[in-house]
Amino acid sequence: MPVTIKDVAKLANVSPSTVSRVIADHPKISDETKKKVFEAMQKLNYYPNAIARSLANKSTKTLGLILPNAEEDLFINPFFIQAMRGISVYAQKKGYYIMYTYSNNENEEIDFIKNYIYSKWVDGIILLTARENDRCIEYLKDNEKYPFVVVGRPEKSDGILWVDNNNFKAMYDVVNYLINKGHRDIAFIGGPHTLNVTRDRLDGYLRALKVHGISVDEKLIYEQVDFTEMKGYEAMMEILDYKEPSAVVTTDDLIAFGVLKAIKEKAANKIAVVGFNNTPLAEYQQPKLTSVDIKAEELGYYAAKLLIGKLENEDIGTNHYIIDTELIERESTL
Amino acid sequence: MPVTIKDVAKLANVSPSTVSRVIADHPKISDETKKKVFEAMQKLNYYPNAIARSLANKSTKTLGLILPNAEEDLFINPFFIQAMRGISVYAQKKGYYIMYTYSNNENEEIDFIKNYIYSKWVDGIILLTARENDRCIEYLKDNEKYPFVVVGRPEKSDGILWVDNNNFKAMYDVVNYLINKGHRDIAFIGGPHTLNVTRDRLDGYLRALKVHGISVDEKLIYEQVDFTEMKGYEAMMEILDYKEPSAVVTTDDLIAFGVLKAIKEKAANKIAVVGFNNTPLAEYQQPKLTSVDIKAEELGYYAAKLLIGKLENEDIGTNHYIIDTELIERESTL
DNA sequence: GTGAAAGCGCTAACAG
DNA sequence: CTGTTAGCGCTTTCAC
Repeated sequence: MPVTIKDVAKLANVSPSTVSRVIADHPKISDETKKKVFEAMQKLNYYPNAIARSLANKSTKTLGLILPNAEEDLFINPFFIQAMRGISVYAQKKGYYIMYTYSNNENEEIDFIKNYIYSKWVDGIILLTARENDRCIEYLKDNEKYPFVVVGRPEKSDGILWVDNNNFKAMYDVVNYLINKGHRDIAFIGGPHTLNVTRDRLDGYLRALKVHGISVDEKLIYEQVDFTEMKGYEAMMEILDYKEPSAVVTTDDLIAFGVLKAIKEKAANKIAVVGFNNTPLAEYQQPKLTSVDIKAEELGYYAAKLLIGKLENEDIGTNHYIIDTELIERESTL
Repeated sequence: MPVTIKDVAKLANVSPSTVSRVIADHPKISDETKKKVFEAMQKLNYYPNAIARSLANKSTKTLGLILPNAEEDLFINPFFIQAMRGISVYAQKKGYYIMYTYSNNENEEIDFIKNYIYSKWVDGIILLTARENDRCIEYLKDNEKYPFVVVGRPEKSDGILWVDNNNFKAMYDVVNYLINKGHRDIAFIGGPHTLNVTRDRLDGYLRALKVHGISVDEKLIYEQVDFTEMKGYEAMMEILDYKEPSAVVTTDDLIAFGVLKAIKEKAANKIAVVGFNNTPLAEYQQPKLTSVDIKAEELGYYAAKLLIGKLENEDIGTNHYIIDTELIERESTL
């Protein structure tokens, strides 16, 4: 028999609503009664029933997370667990709870989203992956007009909350860094062109070359269909058949691993390589791989901040946050 | 204005209680009314309000997960994300939701547990780490008598639900495998002796030697305070100062990485090395590291199964599951 | 088989 | 500032 607000009210000699107001930290309540109530709560070891509050408030203070199941690098790339931690840190700070669910595909994701929304479990949703033409985003935006935030800038970002790195700048800086080290023949190997991140990073690459007056060699640019070691390897092998660049930038560590492998097999000279995401594996490559840390935990943290801000009607004055990346220099660019 | 059970009732020309019974799949309800109700639900696009159900049922069909924040290898070792996926898979199957929270230390963990329990958010709790003398386990067992399950066998396991690998057997098999390959001087480097897993694995090691009539050399046995590359390196360096074993077994990949490093620096002959946990990094070592896959996803899956079984009063007839490990052979033992 | 009514524990007008 | 009252949406006795 758990203790309820009524028990507290009785002991403190006030009405249930007064207790309720104390819980909610309502402004106009005398310090005296506040104290009385707190004492009663203490004595009875009272905890508010969150479910009952949620029902009355029509708000659960809970965020729903949708995790992709299919991602190849779910386990290799600690992105998700890091982002989840960042989300948790901010949510805790604001007294929010988090639910998560894995989905196997886009359809399932939509089902889960529907379920979260219609069953009233969550107040808002965090999407941890921005696919191209993401049906979930579309669904949430158009059909439901439900509060949500996307990690990764969506194609059409107007009216949508999102957080992302500045992928243009991140790659621009990388290439700039290489150029300053004297590199001129710099190859680019990225993921599918359909992804925002690939395009942004490619643009950063192109811009850096342009700024330094280095002409672009299309044969040094590859956009693969997957972020896999194999694809990186294949692209690099083709590049090496054409010519030996002095440096290679990639949009994912896995691609970079493949590049390193190809270089070991085939290249005569030392070629600088830069990865992306700074996965734990980067440090274990030979040579240790220089990589761009995308700060997944911060991405999660600010995603939660954006969403909770919206839920609480704070006027944050922005619909997105840009998280700075950090280049982690290792042997592969020395 | 969301659609409620009343709206459905009105449209179907029945009472709310009838609709409720249909939702709960109550036995004595005529097929005819059932159909009527379903149609009405369809037409109105009705979804039951989970919060209201939870309040009335005094059950949320939600499991609470406590994740440690401090674990060094939280990001390197995909254990947690894999276990979380396993939990999610089973929970989804049974219509359960999952909440998670990160804690920074044992005290915080207890606070979070209390919060989950008292606020009535969750029906049961999953602990993803079994520390020695775990206060959370104690608390849950003694103070709360709350349904929970532990991943990792607790010290006193009576009356507690848990899942774990058979660590004794896993290590026994590893050592046996090495002996069958002709190894005789086999070193053991483990984590702290206070942990169940270390002791179990050590026992497996000792037993295998004994069965084959190989005498134990205490100087080849190390139990380090941490599962870190550094500790593995240090232990291996000391071992090599003493003598060159022909093989080394460890209780964690990170330790094994340190061992490989020490061997590279110092050993004259090839020494076989086996890791534990089969982290993604294992495949990227030089040589590629043979390691024991502990099947984290299955651990999570069965943890959820055990807990949900208890919540639904199914008599599973056991308070634990033992998950088989799998030796992943790679270059380091060839 | 089905309906009426009370209640799960809390909140929020509305009064005072 | 505080109490009264009527819900939030669903479940569940208890009748019929």
